Amino acid sequence: MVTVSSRRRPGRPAGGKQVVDRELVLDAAERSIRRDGPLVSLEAIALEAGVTKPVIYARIGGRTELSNALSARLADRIVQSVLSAIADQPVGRSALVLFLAANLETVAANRELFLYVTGGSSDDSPQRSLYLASQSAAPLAAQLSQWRADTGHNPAVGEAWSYAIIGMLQLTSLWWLNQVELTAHGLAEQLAELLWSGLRTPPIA
Amino acid sequence: MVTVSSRRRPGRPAGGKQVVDRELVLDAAERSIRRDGPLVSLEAIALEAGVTKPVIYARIGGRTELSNALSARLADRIVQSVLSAIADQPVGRSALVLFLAANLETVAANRELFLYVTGGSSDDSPQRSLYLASQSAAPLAAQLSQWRADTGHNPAVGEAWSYAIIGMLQLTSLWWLNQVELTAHGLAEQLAELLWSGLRTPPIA
DNA sequence: TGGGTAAACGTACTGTAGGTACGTATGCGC
DNA sequence: GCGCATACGTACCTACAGTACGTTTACCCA
Repeated sequence: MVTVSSRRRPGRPAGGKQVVDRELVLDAAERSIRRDGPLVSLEAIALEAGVTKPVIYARIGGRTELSNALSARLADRIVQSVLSAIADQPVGRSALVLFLAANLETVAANRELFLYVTGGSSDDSPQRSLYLASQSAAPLAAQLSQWRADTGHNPAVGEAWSYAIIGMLQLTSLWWLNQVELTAHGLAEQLAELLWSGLRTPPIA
Repeated sequence: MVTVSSRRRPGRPAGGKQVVDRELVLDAAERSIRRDGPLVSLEAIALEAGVTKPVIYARIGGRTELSNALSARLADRIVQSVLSAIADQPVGRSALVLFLAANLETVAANRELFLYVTGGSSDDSPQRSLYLASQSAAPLAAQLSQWRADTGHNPAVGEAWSYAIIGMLQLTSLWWLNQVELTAHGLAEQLAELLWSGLRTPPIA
């Protein structure tokens, strides 16, 4: 926790503009989390942003809101990464592998942020977990329902399945980040095997 | 937060026995969580147990340890419930449905505890989530690997798959508990469909 | 039977972090 | 150049995790 010596001088800044806007605060929060882990205090984040705590409250609005905002950021990165990975890919097993691998790689690239978001210290962590998940789950659910309908199956399972897949990714990511020696692609292959073919693989013999 | 008027008198109790042992503390913690939600303070739990905070530390050892102990309790209940549900069942889709339904029902029966454990306020929530998951995942992984080997497939996917399934259950439970109108069995059927047959269901036409 | 020791526990404290009331310095319009 | 709104820091309150220490009692041995 490095001490920043010079804060800005008080008073209204020139140009009618805030010195540190919402995005900069979130950037500072990410840097702090990367450096100090998921337990960073709001004060440390404020310090990193070069402002004081009340500014955090003015821009973001409390620890819960900060967590939500960071969740949204991470979810957005994941969705973007996934979308660009499966763009122009036909629906099928290889697209599924790309989807899973992109997910895992983005999580790995945002390791500390992911750990903060999935259960970092907050008030209503379950609600936030669900909130984060729903951001990724919603588009996925639409895709799944669409595909089910196209192939003549019941599309109603789409929502449950999307949460199922996100949950699967969330916990396997946590497990993977913490100990496992395995490439993102390797893990994606294993998960794709389960998701694509299911447990009902017949005996080979 | 009800105020308990009479604490026990100080001094060494008769019989060489502690007045409130570890299990009673955990019982009190569960009651407090059920009543006040996942944000209960240790002091409230101590009050509920009829003792004071240092006793909690003597029996359990801090908030992290408390969370671990409660995680272990919940995991144990789930495992027991699952085991008795699939006892004497042949491996197959219907056993899978029973497995999933037993899981969901136990979670619903321990709603507040589940919410506390999956992301309640603790220091290292990710590690604990993983710890909780591993308790359910370990036996499941053994089963999966065994089955894979028996059917002539690669058993190495067992561990990843077990975390995948637990993660799937964890997030779908959270989603289900929070809003969805669906019976445990109905959701179990939907999840079993995904897990058993996979996404690769061929077009019906 | 009585005194010493150890066990068990409550009291009272510290430190830290989230959240907030209030003061203060500055830019902008009239 | 004077008031007013704006932007922000200072200083505080509160709650809770965690802990040092004192006090009361049982047990044991002389």
